[in-house]
Amino acid sequence: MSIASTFDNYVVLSAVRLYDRSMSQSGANLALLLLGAFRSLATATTEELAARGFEDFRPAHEFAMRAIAGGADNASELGRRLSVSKQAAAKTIAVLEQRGYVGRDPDAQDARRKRLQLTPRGLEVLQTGEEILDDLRIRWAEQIGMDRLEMVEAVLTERLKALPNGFIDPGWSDQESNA
Amino acid sequence: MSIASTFDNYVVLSAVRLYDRSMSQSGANLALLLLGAFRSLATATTEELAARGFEDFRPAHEFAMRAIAGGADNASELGRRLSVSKQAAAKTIAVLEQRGYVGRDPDAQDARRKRLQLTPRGLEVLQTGEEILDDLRIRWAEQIGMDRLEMVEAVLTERLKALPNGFIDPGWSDQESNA
DNA sequence: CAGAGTAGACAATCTAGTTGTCGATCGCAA
DNA sequence: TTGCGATCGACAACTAGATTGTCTACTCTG
Repeated sequence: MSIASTFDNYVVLSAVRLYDRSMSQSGANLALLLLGAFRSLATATTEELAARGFEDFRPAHEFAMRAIAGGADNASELGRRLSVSKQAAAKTIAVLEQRGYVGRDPDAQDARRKRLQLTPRGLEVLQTGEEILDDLRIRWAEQIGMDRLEMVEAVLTERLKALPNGFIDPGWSDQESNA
Repeated sequence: MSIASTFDNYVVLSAVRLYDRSMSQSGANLALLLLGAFRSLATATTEELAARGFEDFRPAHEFAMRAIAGGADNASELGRRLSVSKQAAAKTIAVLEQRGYVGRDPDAQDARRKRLQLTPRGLEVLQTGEEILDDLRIRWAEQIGMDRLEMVEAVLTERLKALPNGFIDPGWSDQESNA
């Protein structure tokens, strides 16, 4: 799922409120907690990025940029890594390019491709976003304790690793359903 | 933000892969883990509901139905509970009504309102969804241990409770700028 | 009883996705 | 060498789930 789109649209509901209603034992509550926690990070990061001058940078962009920085240097590959269609990836790239975060040059080796690379501003926003997220994590740790935070991370990592190859593996979306 | 829309669009990226790349200490990884975990629950639930005959029932609907069952008996109130605009809530209601999950009758006390109530089928889908989510939670517990799962829930609950606005701590960016 | 506020309808727009199609290009195999 | 299948990116039409703004009908309060 592309991380971006629905980022800001996710209903966080009031996980806390549900919890107080003695629903802590329910699977629904667990889902709400996870979503609320994620959203709190995503929203805070997006707002803080905006405050630091990156006005139009949305969570989806963050993930796309991260994938590009991680080596996805063309639209099709980006789509695969984000588990979205290459068309969706191309749209995201178009926005990022227009806003000055990535550049696109013809590929000398393969005339079909256009090679993506981060602009200086793209690098800057990525680093800033990382900083903000790291700060947020530290704030979590200050409140709940670093040991417990690390346990949460360990548990979630363990759990995600156990999922049938599909959720966490970027290649899970049927490779190029429409090539 | 409505829970629904972007549900299935969220890029899960590869939280695990990032973790393996020794990013476990990063805030970005934490966000990815939370999102991935949520999404695994949401997707599995939606798929299982579809398999049990509720084909067109999306995660957003689940949250809306839950809120309606919890007492949101008109569109404006539903919007407030879901933290979306009343227009968005009204659209969701229209879908739910059309698919037979909720009914709408004029309110005898207030002629502006239309009172929402769950249909038998609506109740059924809600109960089924709850069942599925509870099962998924039990499976988590089987894998990672109930004690650790409960700790994760406690930590997230604690963290979310600390967010005054629902999930955004207004103070955090101020402290940032001072630091 | 006037005015402020709320409920819901309607419309236009936005974002982030989807599928399907297409021409250009690449790469492999006969 | 050709020639066919797969891939890349572009374009178009569509969907879902949100947004803001405007409007009328109605309720509540002073």
